[in-house]
Amino acid sequence: MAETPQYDQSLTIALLRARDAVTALFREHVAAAGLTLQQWRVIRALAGGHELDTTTLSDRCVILPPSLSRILRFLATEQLVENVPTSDRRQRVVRLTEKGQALFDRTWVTSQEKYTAIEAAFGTDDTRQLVDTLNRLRACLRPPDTR
Amino acid sequence: MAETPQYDQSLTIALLRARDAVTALFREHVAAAGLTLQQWRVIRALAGGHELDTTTLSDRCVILPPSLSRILRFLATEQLVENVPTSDRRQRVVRLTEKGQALFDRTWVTSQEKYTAIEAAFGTDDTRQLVDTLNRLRACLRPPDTR
DNA sequence: GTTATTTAATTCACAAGTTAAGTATTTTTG
DNA sequence: CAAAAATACTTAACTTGTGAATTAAATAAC
Repeated sequence: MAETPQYDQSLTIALLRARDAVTALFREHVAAAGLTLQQWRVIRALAGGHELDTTTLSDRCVILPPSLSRILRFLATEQLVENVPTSDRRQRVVRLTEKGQALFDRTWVTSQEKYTAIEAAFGTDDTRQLVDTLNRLRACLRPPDTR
Repeated sequence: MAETPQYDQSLTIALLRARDAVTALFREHVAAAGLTLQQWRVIRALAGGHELDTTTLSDRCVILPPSLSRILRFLATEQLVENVPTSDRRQRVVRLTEKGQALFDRTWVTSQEKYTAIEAAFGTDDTRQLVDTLNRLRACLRPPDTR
């Protein structure tokens, strides 16, 4: 009868908990703007006039295509995003509407303040280094599917 | 019209991506055992004869109570876990059945091999240090609700 | 040029995340 | 001891995560 050692030392659990802890700081504020965190990530990626196709958005926001489809449907009904005509009609390219950009502008300030607060609490250098470490970990695990 | 700088340097995104990269390595293997990653975390927490109440399980597995309720319902119908009688009848305490422990024993070996492979690729010390850093980050962000 | 193949996105079905509300049991209070 | 408050879960409703199947359009192959 095997047993699980060192459950709290597990990398997967540590990643889960850290992510929960960080997102918790933004959730309430973003909800006050009427958005979920995922919807906010999409708005954020499009801010500043960026016009992006679904594939790019999916990658940048770390949201799988099926979820993104639903999120874009919602954001479109709220008139926060709109489609951009494309030559390749398989593609869907979207951008923020004026209303969407205005919502971003209103929300971004506080969001940035909260991010700055994290850096202050954890240390600017430590934060940057942690991001680098996380990206390096990801690069390490990539080989099998990148080929 | 504000724009979002350094999107790929965002801590939240880095945490998301890293978690995705790590869990991807386990997902297929766990699915082969007929489980989702969340169901596996519950099995794992109970392995070795541990009898745990819902609150403790929720905390250890980083699964919110409503999700855990559904997961336990599924695991119970599969006869992988069973309830343990308690004095406080509000509490629900569960344990693995023999079938559940057998499934764990079968699955754990390969799971551990994959974890070892990560440590080998990323470095044992780096892995341990990353886990420590993540836990430290979490501790930093705790104050507001711990009081 | 018409038929395959590939590509881009969406839809479907089910599991899990999230918040709020509900239920049952225990503890506290008067 | 009875009413109120607190505790431990569960249910409900909605959004997102996930893998497989589907649709539509562009490219490749014949």
